[in-house]
Amino acid sequence: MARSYLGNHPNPAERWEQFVFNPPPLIAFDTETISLRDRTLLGVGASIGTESFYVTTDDEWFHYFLRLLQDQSIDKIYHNCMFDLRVLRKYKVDYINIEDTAVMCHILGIPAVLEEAALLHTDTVVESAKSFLARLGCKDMSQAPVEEVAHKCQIDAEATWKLYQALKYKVPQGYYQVERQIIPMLETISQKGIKIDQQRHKELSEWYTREYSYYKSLADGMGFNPGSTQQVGYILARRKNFLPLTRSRKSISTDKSVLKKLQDPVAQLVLLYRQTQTIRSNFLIPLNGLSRAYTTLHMDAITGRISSTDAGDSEPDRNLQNIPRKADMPGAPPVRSMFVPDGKYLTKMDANQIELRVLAHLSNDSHMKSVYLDPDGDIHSETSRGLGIPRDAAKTFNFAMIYGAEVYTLSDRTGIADLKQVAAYRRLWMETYPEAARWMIIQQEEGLRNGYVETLMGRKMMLPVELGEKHCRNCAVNWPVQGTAAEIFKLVMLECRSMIDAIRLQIHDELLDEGDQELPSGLADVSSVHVPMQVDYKVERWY
DNA sequence: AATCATTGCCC
DNA sequence: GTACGGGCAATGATTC
Repeated sequence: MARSYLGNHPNPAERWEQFVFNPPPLIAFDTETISLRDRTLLGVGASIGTESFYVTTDDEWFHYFLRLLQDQSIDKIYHNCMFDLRVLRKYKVDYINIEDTAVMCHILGIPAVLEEAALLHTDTVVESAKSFLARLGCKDMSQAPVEEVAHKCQIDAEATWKLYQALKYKVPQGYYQVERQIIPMLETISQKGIKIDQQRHKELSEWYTREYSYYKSLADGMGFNPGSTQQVGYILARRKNFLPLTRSRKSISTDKSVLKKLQDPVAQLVLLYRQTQTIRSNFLIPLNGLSRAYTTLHMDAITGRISSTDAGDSEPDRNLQNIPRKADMPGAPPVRSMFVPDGKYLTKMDANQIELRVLAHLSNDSHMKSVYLDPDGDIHSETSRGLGIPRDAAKTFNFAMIYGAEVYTLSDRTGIADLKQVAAYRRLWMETYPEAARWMIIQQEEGLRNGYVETLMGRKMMLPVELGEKHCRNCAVNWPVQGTAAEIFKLVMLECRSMIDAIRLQIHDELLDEGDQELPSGLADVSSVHVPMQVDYKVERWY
């Protein structure tokens, strides 16, 4: 049991009373847990910059702190709130009126680690948890002396408060408000989860396990572990297959694109083994016996996309943004088919060709824009006609271009082997969409000169110079496109706030909703980029 | 036990 | 001679 005060007031006991019974309207909070894995809450710190408080969970004053955390009228600052909100979930704290300094850092393109951000933008020196534990010779926070933990927590909360003050006038307000309002939506979706059809899960498990066991037994019989890239490389090489080296040149490359090209049945066996193993270990075993699947959504990607992850604590939780979209083994049941509505139906919506629409807008390419003027406009078909290649190849081409792909990659992805021919197509693409091509070049040059690029709403993204010029050039083109698409989709999500309890999944440009949803009108024009929504109603399973 | 390297799923 | 952008996670190999 402990309570601590850090500040200049002569009477801490009195200050404590004032603070909890007559709280200020803006408070920074920080939670301390045993470790990242064991998120048992030890205590909570609060700060208003000049003064900081800390209370352990077993202290009688803890519930007064909870009241502050639950109070919607108090504006609560966290640094990376998704962590704290998850820790505090069982206490039903408020997650509407939240500020997040880590989110601010990401918008501004500055380091978002508290130690670094506090050092650069406030006069507070913050110690990382790792060095704190090393200094005290403890293996986790529960071993550390409570005064030390209290002090660290108070300093962290203080740094958060000061960081907020330092950044609030620097951050583009409109953008920050969008991000800020997205936070409660992410928390709601994370808490709600999506229903799993256990019967279907069982069928999938049986199917994939049967296949998996078969391929494994064949490999066992041949005396190698198909899960070991080293052994696969060795055995295939011994069977006189030619295999390239991996990028690091440390081992033999045996990835899918390499194995696919081989005639050797052993290569095909490895592919089948991997497919079944991947699905089992990523999507079936972790969801075994669960009636719902949960994830934790975050907003810490460079471009502003939302990411989905396993929070890493004891709760069953996983990435729900990488579920296989279709089964590519003959006769295999699709993984998505086990995700079902709570009621009868799901509603699926996705932002139609959002990234290419964004490219058209950012580059002001007249040809691209004219395609999208038509409500049924399809840029891939247009490219297909323009270059005289199949639509599939054109689609690959269009996407690869916004990733900065060069001739060799384009050839690999489109399956057009003739490099001279692909180079000609590439030039033709740039002639077909001349302003887009020019925009890409300007992005690269300006990005390299400035060291950063920006999205439409003003998110600043520092280019990773340490990864080399070529990589930076690609990022300079792709990041504004991806980032702008992400912020437009956030605006779409905000428009859908009224149906927040129905939203089950967000997969970048797609929402999966519970029930027969009547979508808000005007979704296509929440930003200056016109992006029509494509909606599927009355969906009984995700697949 | 922790970290690196490889692989593979999503948009 | 040649990197296609952003994510997360599992597994085996290597290092400590």
